[in-house]
Amino acid sequence: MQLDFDYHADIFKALAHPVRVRIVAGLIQKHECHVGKMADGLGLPQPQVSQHLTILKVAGIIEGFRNGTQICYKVINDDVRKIFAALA
Amino acid sequence: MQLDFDYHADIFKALAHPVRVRIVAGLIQKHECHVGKMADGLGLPQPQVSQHLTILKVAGIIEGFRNGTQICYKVINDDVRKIFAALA
DNA sequence: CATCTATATTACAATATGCGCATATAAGAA
DNA sequence: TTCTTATATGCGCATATTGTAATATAGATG
Repeated sequence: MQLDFDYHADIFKALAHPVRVRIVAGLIQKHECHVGKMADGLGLPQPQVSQHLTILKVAGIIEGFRNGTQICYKVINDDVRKIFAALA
Repeated sequence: MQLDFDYHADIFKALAHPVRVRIVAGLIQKHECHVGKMADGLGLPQPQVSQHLTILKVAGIIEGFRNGTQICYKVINDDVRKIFAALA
């Protein structure tokens, strides 16, 4: 087991919040989603969702693509996919 | 994918530190280890290791068993085993 | 250009975390 | 009991996270 401890600790830290777990689980299931829809689904104010998305983006877990007026986020990290697959 | 978001966020939070990732990875590999040996191996003061062990114990990831004068820790959480197996 | 609309950023207070250090406890040995 | 070893706990301080609210930006549309 040759883990990069710092890298993996950062991944875990990015996932260390229930809202971010829900966001990532949702994105894995639905493949992609824009911010407003997530905020609705989570019942949270949009700026709060944006902050969580920023944390996930900085950690290299998700990426956003503009689609017209809105921005679509996807999971782009295979380690995270593996983690969630292992827990499903 | 029916995750318990709070539970899993707590697991991730407990793993969200390089030292704790190293401890858990080591315990999975060697099956068990006592505190002094971990402190030596990690090159960290014993109280600091004890504090990390407490965090992992409270999260239900490890458990300690007294073995004469020392205390042996083991990973007791299958989700965490799955996570590390997925990343290996 | 002006103006929506969707998203991002900032500032602040409250709380939590991490580290170093001193000290306390628990169990075995003399 | 006293001593020793192994582990745990408490404290102080710096830093990080969180939630809320207000504001800013970037792109689309007219």
